[in-house]
Formats: sequence, C-alpha cells, structure tokens
Amino acid sequence: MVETRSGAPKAGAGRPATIVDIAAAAGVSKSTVSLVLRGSPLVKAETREKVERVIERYGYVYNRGAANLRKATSSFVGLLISDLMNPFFTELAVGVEDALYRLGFVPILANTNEDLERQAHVLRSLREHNLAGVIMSPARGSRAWDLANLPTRSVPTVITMRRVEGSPLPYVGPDNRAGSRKATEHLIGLGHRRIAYVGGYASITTQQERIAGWRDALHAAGLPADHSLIFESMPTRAGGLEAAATMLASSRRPTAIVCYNDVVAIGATRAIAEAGLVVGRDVAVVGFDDIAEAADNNPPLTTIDAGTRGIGQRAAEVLLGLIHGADPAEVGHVGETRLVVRASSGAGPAPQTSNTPAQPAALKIGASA
Amino acid sequence: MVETRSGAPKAGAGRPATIVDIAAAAGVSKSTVSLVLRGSPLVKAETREKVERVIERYGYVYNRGAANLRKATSSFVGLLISDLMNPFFTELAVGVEDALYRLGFVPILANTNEDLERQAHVLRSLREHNLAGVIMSPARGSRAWDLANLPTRSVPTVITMRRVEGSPLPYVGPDNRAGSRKATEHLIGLGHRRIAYVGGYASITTQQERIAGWRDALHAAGLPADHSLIFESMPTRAGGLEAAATMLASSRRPTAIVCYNDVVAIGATRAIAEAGLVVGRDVAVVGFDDIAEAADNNPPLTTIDAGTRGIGQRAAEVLLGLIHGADPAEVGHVGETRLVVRASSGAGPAPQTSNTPAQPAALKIGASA
DNA sequence: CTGAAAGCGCTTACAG
DNA sequence: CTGAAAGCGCTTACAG
Repeated sequence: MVETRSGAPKAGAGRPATIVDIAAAAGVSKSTVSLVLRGSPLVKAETREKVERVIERYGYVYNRGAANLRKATSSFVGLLISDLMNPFFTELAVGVEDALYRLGFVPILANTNEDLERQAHVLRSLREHNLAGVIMSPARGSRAWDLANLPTRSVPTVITMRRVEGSPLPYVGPDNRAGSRKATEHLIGLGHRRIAYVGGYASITTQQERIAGWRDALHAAGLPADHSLIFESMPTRAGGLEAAATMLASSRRPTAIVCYNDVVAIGATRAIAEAGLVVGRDVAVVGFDDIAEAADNNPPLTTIDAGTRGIGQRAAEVLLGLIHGADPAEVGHVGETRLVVRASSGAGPAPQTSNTPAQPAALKIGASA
Repeated sequence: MVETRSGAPKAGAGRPATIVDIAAAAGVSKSTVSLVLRGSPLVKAETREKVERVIERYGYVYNRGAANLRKATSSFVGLLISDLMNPFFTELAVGVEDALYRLGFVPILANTNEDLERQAHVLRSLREHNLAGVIMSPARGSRAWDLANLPTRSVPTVITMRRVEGSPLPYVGPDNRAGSRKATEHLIGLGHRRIAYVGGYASITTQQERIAGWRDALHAAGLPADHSLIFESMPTRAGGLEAAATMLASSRRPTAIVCYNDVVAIGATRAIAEAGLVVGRDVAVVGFDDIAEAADNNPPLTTIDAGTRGIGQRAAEVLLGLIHGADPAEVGHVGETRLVVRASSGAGPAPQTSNTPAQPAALKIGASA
C-alpha cells in the first residue's frame, strides 16, 4: 500500500500530522496508532510508549471528525434552551454543559428564544451534524409533533423543565406540583388564609403543575382556590410587578402569594414595596426555583429550590443512558424540591426590616486600590 | 465503478440515504448530486430539479461531518464564556450565538467559569473538532500564553470583553474608559464633588480601564480621585453590597458612586437602602452594562449601555473576517457606550420615591385563570 | 453540463 | 500483538 501524501513524515511545513505520519515515524502501521489513541489494551506497552513519544513530538492532534465519520456517531449533543436570558434557564444550561463535558460530550448551543420556528429550524439544521443526542427545554407552545420530526434516524433526545403532552421523549424536571404545594403549605402554616397565585402562562405545563400544587394545599386546608385568586403574567420581573399590582388592588386583598417563579416573585416584592406595604409583614411572598438572585433580593426570597443545576446534570445522564440503549419510557426523572425559608414570607429572620442577608457575606476584598 | 453498499438504493431499512443513493435513484453521478447540494450554477435546471425531487422523497440529510473532512474546515465555532451565570456574559453569549447561526456557523459552548485550568482543558479538547474559529471572553487571569497554545495550525480567534495583555488576537469590546468617564461626568454634572468607585477586581483590564475613565473625569474637573475613594469587591451583588457598606462607613462619605458594573450597583443600592439612606437622593449610583435587571431595579439604575448584544454580534463578524483572511491586527473593535439615565443617580424621574418604572410596563396578560 | 477517480483522516473487520 | 485492505460520506480536480 502506498501512503499517499508526500513521503516526508516530518512535522512542520504547515500540514498537521495525521496517524499516517505518526505510523511512519514510529515504524508501525496506522492501525496500531489508532489502537494506541483509543487506549486499547491490545497494544504492547513498549509499542504504545514508542508511538506516544512520536505523537508528543509531532504535536499530533486527533481528528475527531474523521473518526466520527467512520463510526457514524459523534460526540456532539444539541443543547436547545428556550430562553437563555432567563437566569433560571442559564443555570440549567450551565448544569447540562458541565455534565456533558464530564461525560465526554460537547454541547452545541442554541437559544431558541421561545420561538417555535427558530426551534424547528435549529432542529433541522442540527441533523446534519450527526448529533449523539439532544437535550432541550422546549419553546413555549411546543407540541409533540414539533419534537417528533427531529431526525431521520431518531436521535436520542431528552426534554427538560417543561413537559410536552403526548411526546414519548423522556422528561427530566423538578416536581412542580409538590414544590408548589410545599410553598403554599408554608404560608398556610404561617396563618395565612387567603393566598393568591401570581405569574406564569397557562399554556405551559409547568404553570399547570404549579397551580395544581397550590390548589392541592388550599383544598386540603379547606381554603379558597378559585380563579379570582390567580393572577397570571409574563414570567418576568415586569410581569410579576404588574400582576402583583393588580392583585393588591383587588377586593379582599390576599395576605400572601405563591409565585410562578423567582423572577416573578422579585417583581412582586417590588410592587408590594411600591404600594407602601412591607413584604413579609403585610404580604408574604414565596417564589420558585431558587435562582442566585433570590438570596440577594430585598427582602431575601423564600422560595422552592428546584435543584436546577442537578436537573441539568441528570438530563445529561439520562441522555447517556438513552444513547446506550435505555428505554425512553423508563428513564425520565422528576426531581425533589426543597423549601428555602428567607424573609419574604415573614418567617425568616427580621421580616420587618429585611436587612439581614440570608447567606454569608461574600469574601471581602477590602477597600484598597 | 461499483457503488459499495448493497444494491438497493431505496430509502427505508434504517440506513440513512447518502448521496450515492440519491445519485442512483436520480440516474446521475454523485458528483452531480454534490453540486446540486451546494447550489452550483453548473448544474442544468432540469437535472437540479430531478435531483431535488429525489432528495425530498428520500428525506436525505446532508452529512456535514463528511463534507468537513474533505474540505478540512468545519462550521463549528468554539464559544468560551468566562462566567455564564453572570447576566452580562449571558447576554454576550446570546448575541454571539444569534450572529453565528446567521453567519452559517454553529456554536460549541463552554462555560470556563473563570477557571484557567478548565479553559486550557477546553481549548485543548476543542482542537480535535477542527473548529472554524473561537470566540472567547478569557477567564480571569488569562495571559497571552494561555491563549497562544490553542491549536497546532492556528485557529482564527477573537477575544471579547477583556483584553489580554500582549496577545496578538483581535479584541472586541466596549469602550470601558470612555463609558466610565461618561458615568462620572454625569454625576459631576449633577453637582457631586466626592465620587467613589465601587466594585471589581484589579486584575482585570476591564477594571483598570473603567477606573481610568473615572479618574479622567475627576481629574478634568479638579476633583479628588485617590485610592481612598476606590472600594473593590467581587463583581457580584454580594460584593457590591459589601463594598458599598464599607464605603458608607468611611469618613467623609462620598455622595455618589460609579460602580464596576450593574450587578455591583444593584448590590450597592441594597446597601444604601439598608443603611436607611435613599438611593438617588442621599447617594447617587451609576452602574455599567445595562443588563436587563438594571431597569427593573429599585430604584431603576442609571447606567452605561455597553451594547453587549452588539458586541457579541460584532465579535462573530470579526471572526468571519479572520476566517476569510483578514489581518488580526486590523479587525479589533471597540464599541461605543451610551449613558442611560434612570432614577438611581437622582437625575431620573421621581428620585425620592423611585416608583416609576423606567420602561413601558410589560404586556399585561390580565388576571384571568 | 456531467461522470470516474482519488482522497479527506480515521476505524473496522480480517489475517496472521 | 500488529498489519493490509476496505470503507465512512462527502468534495475536488480532471476529462470529456
């Protein structure tokens, strides 16, 4: 067999070394080099070392693309995030990203920005990259069909944070219903009898589950949970502010609110303060997610820790299972939630003044120049 | 020539169609199919249509990996973000991501998390993926050398937001010095004479540039700008809170502060409120970046719009230029900044009560269930 | 305008 | 334990 490129197996001269160069320089075949690269135990230690020295000397860089072509499977995983600007999803993305690298995958990011068309477009274009799998938080309004036309030969896919009705794809997310119930029970335990639900879109399963949890707790306590106590809004600070303001103006003002998420809750605390009321004393507020800002809010937010980072990590692990042949119907995961009590519900430290940071102060760098 | 795989060029049977299948079904050679796929004008319209019909019928999916192998250049771009949990960098990432897709690239995400080792590791492992280029905000403490050992044959790279001393790589970022100067001049214009600088790490060029801008303005106005007026901290809410608290306790308390960034400024407004003072009246605050939260803060933050999204987009464009052979020494870009006046500096609407949102209220969804 | 051949840098059976 | 051959799915000159 004639090795194609010019006889000189020397490095330099621009052209990056290939296994053919390494093989020639080490005096072995390229099969052997390939085995060394993949750490096969078939290779004699002496041979391995010889080859490794040459690899080192040549500064050889493995061409994963070429390998993938032959193996017909890449190490790329599509990471589709519905709204990366939302700190909650950022945290999810960070969790997934971190886990993917640890598992030997490389994430291709796409921020679909809650846009179904964009999501479809990305999904279509990613097919050309021979993904090992996909992890996605579906854009608002995604139907099972939107996720079904992913690939020709199906790419293992897990959906996170938002269920998609009728989709057979495994779902990984927090237990929204139980979490919301815990939040509500916390307020009931503090003596509240009129508890509103603020924020979120009805069109998302997350919202439906969280409202269900709120209802569960209220029904169990024999308290009202009717439509007049639900104030939906965009899942943003501005949305929370607006919805809470509407709630405050309602007749028979509730004394406590369970919010769709932390961002909404932060907006709500703003609305309450602006109405001249004290959060935690006049109106108790509980959020959901426990994003980083929750502890820094004024007052610090009582909330439900959704274990977001862990959800991201779990999603990556579930995907790995899928790739290894696990049954999609059996690997879904619903994560535990945890109540985190801070001042905004009036149960934490110093609810009236809200001056105490709920977490240890950050490392003090000092006031030097 | 004998087409390899089994004679049947029919779809189905699992195995995805290749250009060989398409060629056989369309009665042309695979060269022609390849030309059609790349939209070559060489192909007769009639032939093109025939081939396209077959492609459609077979649900053929282009294998970009195989193409890249032959072309020795991929459409992947490494996107290394120093701290994705920081809303500022999230915005940068979103800007870059969006632009990359528009330019026909696909971003491989890596959150280096301010960790030099992790950055080095990622950089090394990405070499195997034959990237078309890299866009990165360097991790804190990156030296030119950390970025120099990227690839064997150099991959076009642009660094954003933080300069790296001595690196020949093109830099794209906002004009920190001019922006900080504008912020300071705004405060001087409001009559302040003792203006502190709060937050940030001395080890980052961004900090050095912003402090320089603060000094420029103070010197020009004949005002003090000595070390005792600088209160550094971690670039976080908690850091800003802490540094501002230290400042408030200092002798001859400043009446205004220029902050390293918005996150620090938000923490500072918290510290000021907790000290029983009114932001904008007792102490004026200006941030930097204009992240989404700035407008939602209480009070809304006067800040410097760094055009973050645009910086991200510009970085992608500069990278494209580099790939097309532009001279790295000539394509760097320093973006304009813009003062955004809101209540926190005492110059916006209703500085005493801070009740007026600085932006139009979000779409009201209403209070239905 | 279209086709036959070679090649991109690997991996995968298959021998030995 | 190692090597020779074929092949992954494309693109690229080169003919015609």
